Amino acid sequence: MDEVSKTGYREWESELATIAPELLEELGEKREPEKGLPPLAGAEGGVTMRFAPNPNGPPTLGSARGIIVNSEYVRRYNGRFILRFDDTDPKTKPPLPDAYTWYLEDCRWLGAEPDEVIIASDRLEIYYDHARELIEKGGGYVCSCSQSEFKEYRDKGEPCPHREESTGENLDRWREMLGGAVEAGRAVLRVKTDMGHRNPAIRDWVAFRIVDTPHPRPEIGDRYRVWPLLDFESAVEDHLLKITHIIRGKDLIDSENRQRYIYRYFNWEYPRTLHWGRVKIHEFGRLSTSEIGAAIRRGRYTGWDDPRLPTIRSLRRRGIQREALRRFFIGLGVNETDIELSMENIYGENRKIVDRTARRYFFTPNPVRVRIKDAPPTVAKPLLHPPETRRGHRTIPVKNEVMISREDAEKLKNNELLRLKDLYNIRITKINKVIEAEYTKGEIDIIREKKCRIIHWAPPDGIRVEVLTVKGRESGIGEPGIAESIGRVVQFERYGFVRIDSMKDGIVTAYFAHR
RNA sequence: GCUCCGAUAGUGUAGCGGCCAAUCAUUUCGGCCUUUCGAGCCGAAGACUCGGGUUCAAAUCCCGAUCGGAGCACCA
Repeated sequence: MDEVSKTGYREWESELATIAPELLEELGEKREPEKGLPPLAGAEGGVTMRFAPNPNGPPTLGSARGIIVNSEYVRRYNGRFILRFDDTDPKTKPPLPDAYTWYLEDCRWLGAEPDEVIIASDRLEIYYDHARELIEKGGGYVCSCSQSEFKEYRDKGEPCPHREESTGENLDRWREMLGGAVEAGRAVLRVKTDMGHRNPAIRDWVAFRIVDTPHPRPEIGDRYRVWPLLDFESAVEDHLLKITHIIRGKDLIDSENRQRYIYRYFNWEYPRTLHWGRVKIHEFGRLSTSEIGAAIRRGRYTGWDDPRLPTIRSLRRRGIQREALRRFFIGLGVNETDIELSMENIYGENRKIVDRTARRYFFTPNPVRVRIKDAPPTVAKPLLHPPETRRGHRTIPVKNEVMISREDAEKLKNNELLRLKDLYNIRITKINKVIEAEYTKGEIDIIREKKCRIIHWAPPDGIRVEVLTVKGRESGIGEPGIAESIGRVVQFERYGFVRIDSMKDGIVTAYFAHR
């Protein structure tokens, strides 16, 4: 062995060839790179996963990651996907009744139809039963310390007086809590963990508290006033639903340590867990659902599908395809690093998908009129989809005036020769409020030769179009055919991809997707 | 402060002791093609946070530093 160590890799290799050729073969094997998500450890016995949001707003880009990655694993291993609403806080993060439906809609739209939908607020009795059982096992106690009192005990790592009470006493006090005799804030049910745990976050955490605020779901309302906290509810549900793998934000890592105490008391097996870091998107920053909700109420946004918001419904309205989101998030994988990324990545995926089918149209934002001398009346026939000529063309009748975008108009020079795309060549004769030009004979070859510009245009009697973008609203004139593409994602040539949303009073509204 | 994590091109991501003078995508820049500043094709640019150690061999293992993040709630 000493002899081998002194020599280099090459020698080492040839030496190996003489003593153990079968090992050398192993050395030469190429490792296959994994496409998409890495395999899930422990998936052999079947996979059940859940996505567990608090429905206090519609799903956002962040939720999409959870929905897509969880459901993708389930799909790959032929398992079960559960959508579970963790809606057990009627007070500080009150659920929004509409959001339950929104989650279901958006899951479906993303191609993640849940096999089962669970609503925690329907299952309080189950949690109460488990709480009682926990107390009976000596794993829980009713604590009437105030928050600050308990904080002192926790910081010192010492038990509070209630910790030592008998099981019978605790059961009585638990029944009192449930019975409504105790004021909100005067008692909680704690899980007995370890007051000396090195991580204070783990020490005797709260499992249930009393909340007087009614639950926003009308069918629940004020039926209950003792509510479990996430760690208790989630711990019990994950077991009951036979969840095998959990993927969640790394902010919940300590949660797992807390929940493991419950699993220990009940002798359950904890699911495998994976965590991901925080995602920050340049274009949107960090917006919490509750902040967005408040901004909508203030009128800062038009609603949850405002194109400036990172909600799934907004992206959908803008024409972002589910497949773009799926590819994107599957490519991101599951990683504990916090990431900061740009929407460009998603737009790039979307562009590839949408370009294959999007019809092309002319749209001139902030239009400026161009009067063309000696222009013969004609009909322009640009292709509907240039890569596929057999899809036919649009027809745009033109007299002797067109509109061009202000951006193009500002770049014009006197006497400039240019081409109106798919129409004819013109020469600029006068730049004014109305631009004057003259019709010039000659085809595209002249333009190419002289490297002149080709710009798009719209007929003055075209259709009025309002485009809603992330930055604001832009209005202009588009070719009439746009009205035939309502609901479709199209490309406004030299402008970008938009989804034609609707038409009202002869005005088309489009949502801007990306360039 | 205490308890945990993490660090690969501008942005993401693969790799997890010899196939790595490091993958793929996006980005940026050239060129071709095209009656779009779109798409496509070709080419180029660009990274293992730093310092020690272990080893014949380190992006990969260990220790430390730096930077970043999460938790320490009767929120999820």
